[in-house]
Amino acid sequence: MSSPRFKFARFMGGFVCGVSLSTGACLTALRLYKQQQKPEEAEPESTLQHLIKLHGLPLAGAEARSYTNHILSYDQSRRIPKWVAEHLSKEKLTGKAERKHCKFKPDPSVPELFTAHNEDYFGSGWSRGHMAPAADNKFSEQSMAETFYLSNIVPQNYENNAGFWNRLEMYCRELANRFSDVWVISGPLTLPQVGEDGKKMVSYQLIGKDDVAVPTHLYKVILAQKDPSADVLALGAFVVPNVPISFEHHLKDYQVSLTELERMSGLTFFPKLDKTQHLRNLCTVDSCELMDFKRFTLYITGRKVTSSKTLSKLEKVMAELKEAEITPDEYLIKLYQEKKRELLQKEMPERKSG
DNA sequence: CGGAGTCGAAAG
DNA sequence: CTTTCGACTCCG
Repeated sequence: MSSPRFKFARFMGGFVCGVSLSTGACLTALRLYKQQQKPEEAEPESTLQHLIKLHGLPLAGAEARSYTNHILSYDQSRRIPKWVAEHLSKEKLTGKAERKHCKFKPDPSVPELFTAHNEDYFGSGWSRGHMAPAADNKFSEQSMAETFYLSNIVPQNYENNAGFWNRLEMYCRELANRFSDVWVISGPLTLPQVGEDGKKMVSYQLIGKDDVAVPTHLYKVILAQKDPSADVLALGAFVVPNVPISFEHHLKDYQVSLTELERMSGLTFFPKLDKTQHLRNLCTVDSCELMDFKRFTLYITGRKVTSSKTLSKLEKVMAELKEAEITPDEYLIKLYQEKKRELLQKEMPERKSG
């Protein structure tokens, strides 16, 4: 066997001439070099093996990273995830983990050179949008905190994030109550646009010092199983533009076939799943209806009532609801009355409750 | 003085 | 639920 030093010299000879064939000096060197070698040792495979063994092949860092309740593949070039997978169930959606104990921060498992930072998003005009949502992790402070790693975040239009996408995430949680198991894969897309000259071009903004890529679209793949023994699965794939989306639009407007999404994303989803059998369209098995304006506003108002810190704030929140000409439902009235009792007690402790 | 961290208000 | 932002604190 040859010494390590000799192996290195042989490797360099093959590599340098491989990339600069046009120089006469190199060709001469190659000729001299080949005369010294036995034929089988001059095989290209041999030098490639040395590239691998001595210096290694390029790494993309796209291998799956596992967290308590989500798995993702990270795009080190764009500083956003490629895909984020999670499992939803009724049990995981019940618990008392709160986002107020969580902070957006760089993922400690992502090399500093490739990570995004909060400063990239500040003042950028784009909000930090979760792929695996925080609210899917009510059962665990730990898993919720991990969804705030910037490896799970993409620059998202604020209204889209707080509106349509938020309602889509709520729909997934509703599914977890109608199905025993729901698997969701979410991620960003940078789709081509056709210019006035008819040419297809890919164009997307980069934000912050770290050049974080702003996706043109977001996708979500939902796979749902009625009960653990059921062999029929429901699947839906959706591609949503990263812009404000009004209540006029329905989720079905953004449904695509899984094949279309796979072609757009370059990903194969659920590769071990037999897509030819026992696979139903989610939007025929279930409604694929997001909350309408009234239901959504009632829900949001409920959250605001619960988090009100003063009586004046509480009344203001309820006045806004009336302004929108929405009458509180039974549940909201209950929340309101409970909160009002609590704040009366706090703000006027000298009075007796009644 | 300036960065870092916490808190609460505001808004869809 | 989803966020951003400003005010405030603490501290070297």
